[in-house]
Order: sequence, then C-alpha cells, then structure tokens
Amino acid sequence: MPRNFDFGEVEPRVYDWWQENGWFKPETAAVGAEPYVISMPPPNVTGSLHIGHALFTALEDMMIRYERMRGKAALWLPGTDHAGIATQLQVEKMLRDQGTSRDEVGYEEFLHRTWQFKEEQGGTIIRQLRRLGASCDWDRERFTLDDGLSNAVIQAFITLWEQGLIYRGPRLVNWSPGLQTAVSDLEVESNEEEVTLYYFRYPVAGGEFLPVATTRPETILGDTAVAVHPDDERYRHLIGLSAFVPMLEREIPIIADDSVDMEFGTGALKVTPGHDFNDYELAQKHDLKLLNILNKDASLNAEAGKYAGMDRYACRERLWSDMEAAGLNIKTEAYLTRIPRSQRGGEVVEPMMSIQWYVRIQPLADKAIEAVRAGRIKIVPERFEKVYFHWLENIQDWCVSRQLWWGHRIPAWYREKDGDPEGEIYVGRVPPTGDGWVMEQDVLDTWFSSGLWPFSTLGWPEETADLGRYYPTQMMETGHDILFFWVARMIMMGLWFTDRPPFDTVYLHGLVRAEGGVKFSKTLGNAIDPLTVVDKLGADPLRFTLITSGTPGNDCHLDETRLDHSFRFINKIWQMTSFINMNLDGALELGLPPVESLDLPSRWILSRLNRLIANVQYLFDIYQYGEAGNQILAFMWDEFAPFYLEISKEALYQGAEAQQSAARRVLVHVQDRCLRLLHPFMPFATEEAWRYIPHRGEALIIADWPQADGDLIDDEVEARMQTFLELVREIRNSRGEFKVDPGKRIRAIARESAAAKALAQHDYILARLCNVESLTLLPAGADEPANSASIVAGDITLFLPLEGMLDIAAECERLASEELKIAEQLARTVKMLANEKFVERARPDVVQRERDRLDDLNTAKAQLEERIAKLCG
RNA sequence: GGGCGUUUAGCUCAAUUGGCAGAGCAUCCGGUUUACACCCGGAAGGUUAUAAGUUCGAGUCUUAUAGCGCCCA
Repeated sequence: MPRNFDFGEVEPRVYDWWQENGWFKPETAAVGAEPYVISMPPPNVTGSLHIGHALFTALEDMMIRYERMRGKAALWLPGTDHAGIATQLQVEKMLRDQGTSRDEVGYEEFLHRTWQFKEEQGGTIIRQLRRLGASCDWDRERFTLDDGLSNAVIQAFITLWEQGLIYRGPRLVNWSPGLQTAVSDLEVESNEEEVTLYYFRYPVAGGEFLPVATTRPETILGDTAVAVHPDDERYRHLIGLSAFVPMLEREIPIIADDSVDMEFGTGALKVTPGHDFNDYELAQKHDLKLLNILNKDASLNAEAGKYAGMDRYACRERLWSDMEAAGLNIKTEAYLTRIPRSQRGGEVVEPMMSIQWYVRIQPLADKAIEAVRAGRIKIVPERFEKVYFHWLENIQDWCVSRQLWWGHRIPAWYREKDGDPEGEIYVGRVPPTGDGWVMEQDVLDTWFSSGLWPFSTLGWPEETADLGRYYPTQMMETGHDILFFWVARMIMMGLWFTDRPPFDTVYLHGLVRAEGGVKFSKTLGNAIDPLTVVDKLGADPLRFTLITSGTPGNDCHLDETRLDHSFRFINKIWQMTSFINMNLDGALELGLPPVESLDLPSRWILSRLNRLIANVQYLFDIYQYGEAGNQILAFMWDEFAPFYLEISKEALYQGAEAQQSAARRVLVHVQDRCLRLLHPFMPFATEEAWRYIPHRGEALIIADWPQADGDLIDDEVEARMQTFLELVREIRNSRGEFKVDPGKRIRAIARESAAAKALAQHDYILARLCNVESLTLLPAGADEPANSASIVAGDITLFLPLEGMLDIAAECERLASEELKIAEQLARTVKMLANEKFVERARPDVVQRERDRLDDLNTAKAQLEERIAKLCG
C-alpha cells in the first residue's frame, strides 16, 4: 500500500474502472430493484465548470451513490442545455472578433457555426463533471437540441396550441435592445439605482400648464394622455381638457383615474402605454391610443418627429434641453428607483409593443399548486413552498418566443391573407400543403425545453422502456435561485403532459459564496475555481467541503481552510487504512467475533460505531448531509483513530493469537463501515482505501450501505469507557502540568474499588494512551503514596507518584481549582434536583442522568477533599 | 410596501423531537511515541444581536426591535 494517497494517479484510474464495469448504470442493480432517478440540471453546453456546478455535482452524486449502495436502480441522467441567449452571445462575440457579424454571415451559416462551436466546446463541462467523480449514466446523456428532445419540444408546443393554451399577439414585452429579443419577466432584474427625476410643465389648452415628473423624458414623445386623480383639487378643473406633447404639439386628453398617486411627484401622471406596463393597463381601461416610439435597437422611430433616429439616451438629453429652451422645465432631482436590466447583458430593458407567442399558464399553474399542496411533491427545505405558491398564484402568461437564431424554432407557418403577410397561421410538425407558407423565425425560450427535461430525456413523447421504468423521477436537486425559472415549470409541464409529478422531492441548495458572504465574481478576483482545487487537492476534499460547509437551502460561505482540512482528513483515512493493512496477517475471517468474547475497548468502539450509523441514517433521512459528514469525521478522527487504534496495538503487538485476530477483525469491520458511510462524500479515496482492507464484493461503489445493529449499542460499556478515557485525559493533563517528559513511563496507583478493579483489568488502556507502565491497587485504609499527584474521574481516584517532579504547592493549587470546578457542577445539579417541578416534569431519563451525575460528583468531591486534607493540610 | 432567511469563539460554520453551547482555521504551550508533522498531546477564547414572554429547563418555541442578505411588487 502506497505511503500516501496519490489522488492524481488514483482518480482517473478508479473513475474509468467504475465506468468500464457499468456501475454508473441502473442496470447494475438487481432485477426489479426500486428505481431512484435524478435528472441532472443541465449546464450550459458551452459553459465551463464553476463552483455552483461543483456543489450540485457533490450533492447529487452523493444522493445517487447512497441510493445505489442501498440497492436501488440508481440513475443519474446527465445532459446539457443549449442556453439560447448565452450561447448565441458567445458565438456573436466570436464573429465580432473575426470582424464579421450574425447578420453578415446569415441565418444558415450562423447556425452552422454555432453547432460547430457546440461540438468544440460541448465536451468541456462534461469532462469537468467527470473529474469530480460524477457517477452519471453517460450512455443516457442528452442535449436539449438533440433530435429526441427537439421532438418533445415540438410535441409539447403543438399540444398546447391544440388545447388553446398558446396564443400569439401584440403585447407589451420586456425588450432587450442589445440582444434584440423579448425576454420574460424572470429574465429582468430590477435593482434600486440613483437616477434623475425630471419635472416639467405639460402645456394645456387654454394656456395653463400641468406639472409632471418622469425619469425617462424621451418617453414624453410617446405620451397619449396625462392622468390626474379625480379628487385632486389642484387639477380637477383640467380634466377633460387637452394637453399638448412638448415639442411635438400632439394633442392628448387629460383624464381622471383614482390609481394616480397624488403624493408622488407632482401628482399628475404622463401616460405612455407603448413603453410602460402600468400605463398600458391604464390605457386599456380608458381606451387610449397606443404609440410605439422606439425601434428594435431602442433608437427613436418616425413617431418621434425630429428626434427620429437618435439613441434613447441622446434623445433624452436633446429633448430636455429643447424643452428647457421652450421654457417648459421646472427642475431635476436625484431619485432612487428600480431600473429593469437584462439578466444577461445588463442593459436597461425597454417595455415595448411586439408580437410574441404566449402560453396561457394558469391551468398548468393550478395543477402545479395542487400537487405541492397535496404533498405529491415535497420541497426541501419546506419554507420554499411558500415562495413557490406565491409565484404560481400570481403568475403571468409566459412569453415563450425569442428573437434568436439558436434554439427550437417555433413550429408555425404563416401565409399572406387579405394583405397581411401573417394573415394565416398554421401550427404543426411539417409545413401545411399549399404555396406561400413561410416558417416562423422565432425560437422558444430555452426554459421551455428544460421544462420538459425530466421526461423528454427518458424518451417522451415516445412510450420508451426507460420512460416506463424511470419516470417519474425521485429527486430534483438544484439551486433555489431557479425555483421559478425551472423547477416550477418542470412541475407544470410534467403534470400537464404526463399527468404525473416529474419528481417526488425537490431539494434546493443555496448559493456558494466567498468568505464574508460576498458573491464570487471574476472581476473581484475572489472566485474559487473548482478545477484549480481539484488539481491541487483532488476531487474528494472539494466535495466533502462543499457538503459539510452548509445546511440545506442556505448559502454557504466557502472557506479555503476547510478545503485543507478535508484534504488532511483524507490523509488521515489513508493512514488509518495503512495501519490496519500492515497489521493484517494472512487470511482473516471476515465479520465480527461474538461480542461476548470482545474486550471493553472493542465493545466500546462497536457501540460508538453503531450509534454513528444510526445517526447518519437519521440525518440522511432528513437531508442533513453536512451534519452526517461531520459526525463521521468526528467519529474517525476523535474516537476511532486516537483511542481504539492506539489501544488495539496492545492486542496486536502483545496479545495472544486469538486477541490479535479479534482486534484485526474489529479494526477491519469499523474501517470498512466508515469507508462505506463516507463513500458518497468522497468516492475516490474511500474506494481506493477499501481495496487494502479485507472485504467481500467487487467494489465499494456497489457495496451495501451500513445498517445499525442495535444489539451492539451498549450504554454501560460506553459509560465505563468514558470514565477510563476521562482518566486518560486527566493523566495527560497532569503530565503536562508537571512537565513530565512525554516519553517517560510513570506508575499509577488506584484506590481500591469495584471500578478501580475493572480499570486494573484494562491497564493497557492507560499504558497505550498515556504511557502508564503499571497500575496497582491501593488497599482500603492504606496510606496514600507520598509525592503523588492525584486524579479523580467518576468513582475512581488515581495517584501518580511523580518522585522529584511534584511541586506540592502547585499540586494543591491544581486540586483547589479542580474542587472549585466540581463544586460548581455540583451546585448546578443539586439545584436542578431540588426543583420539584423538574423532577416531576422532566423526562425520566434526563432526571436519572442528573441523579447519576450527582452521585459521581459527590464521590469525586469526597475524594478530592480527602486528598486536599492530607496533602495540603 | 409584502414575504423569507440570517445574526453563536478573532474568521468560516455546526448544534437531530427544547435537556451541561461544539468543530476547522488563526493564537498560545509541549512533542519526530515504530499509521499519519498532510501528525500527536494540551491551553485559551462565549451574557448564543437586543428586549420581553412561554417552560422545571430556551441557541432552539412566541412577540417586538435592530443589523445584514435574498425574493416578490
């Protein structure tokens, strides 16, 4: 066995070995095994791995490996997303760098190049996921634009159309001038920004002026009314009169509406139905004219008169100065308001009229609400259900068309009718017969195809064997930031098209942030690149750290020192395995010897182990994976290694053959169970280590998940061992305080008692753990040894003859502080037990624990007092 | 404006139905003991944001306040 774990050598070798043996495939489970399926949230096909991908990979691979070990037919179905806008932007940038553009190369050539780009880049993220150890069934890998999934998208669209749930029409949409496409509400982020609020006078027929305020003066050119509150004394007399659009002199009505906020600005509202969502509604209510003043690139169009052709911001300045010259301006002031920006480009989005395709979403949303409400789908953590309901209950129709070239082209055709080139619309798989049909250019929102992901990847709409066996899936693990974008839409579409929830559990993780809660960003230079970590430390430490750094649903602040700690934990596991491995001797009988034949430390470690297994099982059941990982680490590093491994050396090096064999079997058993428990967290190191300890079965990845054996959990054994270990700690303390050379062996003398006799039978514990060479019993009534430090733990008193090393004054000081500590604990316990209500109402085991503690403390106190009396006068 | 989360050691985070507040890193002291210096042994560090309440008992449950973060309008 190599001296150190060489992850660089092991990881690729083990990964290939797993895959070659087909263990990533659900078919590896027994025939008829219960399926457990996770559809991977498909990363952008041309993207590359960031820390968020690493988190979902760590979590999902852990879930899959755990269920695989539990004998389920575990399928983790991988794939990638064509990510319409993001990919198109990348290719457009590439074209720009080559001195050309999308429009210049044309539609066909652009698609050709994008596919080429996808072929070149597409493998990157998949290779990166593999480096993390992802045990996906790569034979089932899918891509949202592959033939099968494209077929599913067309099927879904046509079905919705036939059901009357898709309509096309002119609506106000969020228009991204840079991308020149519509985007949905979800793709717009509004954050508070400081802008200018412009106050000016609206000329009114008859020579009066109506003061109005706006943050976007250029939209004045598109005003089709001015509104005031009907009860507003200031303006009531103007209602019904005409106003004139500044610089254009276009005549518009002054209307009354009680939705106008009298307190805001001047209390009068300019109404621009073509470029504002609120105004649009107001216009519909009052039957106002709607005017579009913008081109697709957000420059002003012919409606803007002399401002036509200007950029929106240039126009804003020019118009304002022209108005200034015309004496219409009042003032400007700084103002904090929310500015809608495109989630992609970051540019300001303009509400604009355009013809788009929509999904009438309410019927789908109703089903999605019901499924979660009825518990057919469970969301973890539960609090996200509220967010989910709130969004679905206030849902808007979904704008699904995008003016992009990269994506699923909407299966619709137009033909001229009555002079309208789009007078006739046909939706179907193939163009309708007859001449003159032109196919729709727009593509579908990428989320439309991802909404079908859990079933389209399994073959839907075909009734494939996979669809029958693996759908519905069990777990949807993803970030809470895409609850609406993706999760809700999958639920809606899954229920609608398959009549079943697409998964039964949604597990939402938080965002990974840098130290101090700052967002990772390239510009800040604080991004932790998962691949750099993998190169430096291996995949296992990254995985373990990500999983144990946070709790479900909450953001986790990744701390690099924890990565180092996880790395060292793996070394620790390796060294423990190495120790066990080098102490094996020929053929070892697997399994545990009868528990009655085992010594106290062995029974103790088995009790602790089984308690751990039970705890880990409980924690997995409630999705507390991080805590589970931490508990396994604590058991191995703080109990198994420093105590049991050390103690076992007695049996291994000094024991008779039967004792040696028993110790080996216990060591192998405990290590085996720990490796199994840890496998889902750190698959590489555990798999490789497992090879070096005796085991049954081909590989750890397909070994059985441990079950707790309640018969091995023994409170009495644990309590006795705990007292002994407390003595160990106290002896170590004393040695430190009296500066006893760590290598020096010392003697110990115990005052005779039942407990002391038991300790004497296990004197090797003290020998191994604190270098005590001999333990003798002091008969009742005999004098205490002179020049001794004394130690009290539970009902045992020990004397350590430290000839020449003991400083009586220092020892008395130590004893006094010990006494004080015990007195404090005693006071607390006495007080609790004196409280009748406590004794009456607290759980019996809690009361009993306090009573036991009281006994122990009283014994300890008496022994300490006696000791102080003798030594310190 | 509405909703949610969060506030615990210097820093990053735990604490499973309410039952003696714990880790890692950093700090200090001591160690090459034959699995491991990628290690071992020890120490110090806390009014669990604040204020009330429920309870025999509150980091945990309730209410209010404050800071921070996110989501929705």
